[in-house]
Amino acid sequence: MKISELSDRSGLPVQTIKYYIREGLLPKGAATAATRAEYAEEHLERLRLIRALREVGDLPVASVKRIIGAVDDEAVGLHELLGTAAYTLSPAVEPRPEDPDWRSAREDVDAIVAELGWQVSTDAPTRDLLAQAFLALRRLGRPIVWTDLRPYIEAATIIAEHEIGGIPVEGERGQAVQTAVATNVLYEKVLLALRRMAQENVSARRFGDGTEDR
Amino acid sequence: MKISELSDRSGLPVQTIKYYIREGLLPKGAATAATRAEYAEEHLERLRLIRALREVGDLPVASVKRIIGAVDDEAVGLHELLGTAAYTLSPAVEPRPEDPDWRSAREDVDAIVAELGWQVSTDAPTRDLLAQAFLALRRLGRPIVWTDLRPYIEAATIIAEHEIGGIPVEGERGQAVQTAVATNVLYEKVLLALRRMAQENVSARRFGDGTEDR
DNA sequence: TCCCATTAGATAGTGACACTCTCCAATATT
DNA sequence: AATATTGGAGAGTGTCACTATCTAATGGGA
Repeated sequence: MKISELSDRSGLPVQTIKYYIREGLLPKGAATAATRAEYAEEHLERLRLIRALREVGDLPVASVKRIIGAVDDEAVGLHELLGTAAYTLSPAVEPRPEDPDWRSAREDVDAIVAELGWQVSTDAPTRDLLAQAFLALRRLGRPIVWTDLRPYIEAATIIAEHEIGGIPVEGERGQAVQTAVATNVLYEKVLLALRRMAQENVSARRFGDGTEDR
Repeated sequence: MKISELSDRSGLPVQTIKYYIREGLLPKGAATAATRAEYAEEHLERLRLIRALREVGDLPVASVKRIIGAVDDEAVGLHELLGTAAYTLSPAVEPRPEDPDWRSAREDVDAIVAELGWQVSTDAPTRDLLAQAFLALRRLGRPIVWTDLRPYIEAATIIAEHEIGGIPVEGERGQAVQTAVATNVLYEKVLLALRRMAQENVSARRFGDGTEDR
């Protein structure tokens, strides 16, 4: 199909498609002449993935590029792919080992991971992410305690078991891998939306007078 | 304290503090002369809140302002405050009722909420947020089903019960309200980090060979 | 008391980001 | 042959969150 057709079918401006090609998010079409190229169904599929990650996942273009690179790399297995995604998805938190407060928060994280017996890489950015949240909570006078943390750990475990368990071990790479990453990102948003809804629900029952519709 | 002292203690440049004052995130200091103002401990506290929401919560300045406005408004009760926060936190998703796919996704959301019997406002932005994710999943050929959704609902319920249950009903406003919102935002990040860690853990156990450290 | 650092307040500038626009030459279509 | 479309490249745009500069007015130490 022509680029204008790709544009129509994807709902994206031609300019944006060209931009994605320039940035390496989307492969070029097969050139049929100096000023003509043919786009396939895969291009449309890829655009859908890009838009899902951009609009719903709110990922920067650079992150989308990294993830797509891992998806396209046939040598990358599912486990590594999920790792790449997790690493890429974590907003870069630069650790500051010189700050004693930071170190303390990071040590709390490490202690918790050890306590749980979780197999999480020592240099996983998620550890820093968690440490950053711990540090902020402490600064606000709300240091974390086990009691507060337990429900989150429980919830995270429930979800992760289901998510990883749902990934087919056998079968071909490709479509499966592509959606594995996308669903990972998308279901994160599902979880957040559901948490907020559940909060509103519980809050309405506890504090509301039952009549308000906001 | 002087602004330079506030800057030192908060770790923020004087220019940034001035910027926050201009934007209405931080009240001015008490003017003692045309070119002098006195800042109190509250200013420092407020800066900590702003930084927590900005750096950890990754909220735009405008959102921080809205939340702070609700926190400062004595007339706003806890339930409404949480509502304001939830509304403000949801990235604006503009619904497109003319798009049949969108309508279908939104109807799925409404059906699920009704099925669960949750008290969630009809025009809550979380509904649109969820619909957006559903739509993207469908487009990627992965329409949501109850089986997939249940663990997330379960997890969201566990967390919300704990979170709302932990809010003191009695007691004075003020500090309590301020941290209620902050912890809501911060624990969202805690949850996300824990989910990723749990994923890495389960993935490592399932796919890893046990020797790898990444 | 004199002088230099500091401050409030306002305006302008910066760098990152994700597009979006404009052009040109080379086709394709009619 | 006339008109529209395309690939490719570079420049421009708007938003955001600061950051820099400037001016006039103190403040506080020598």
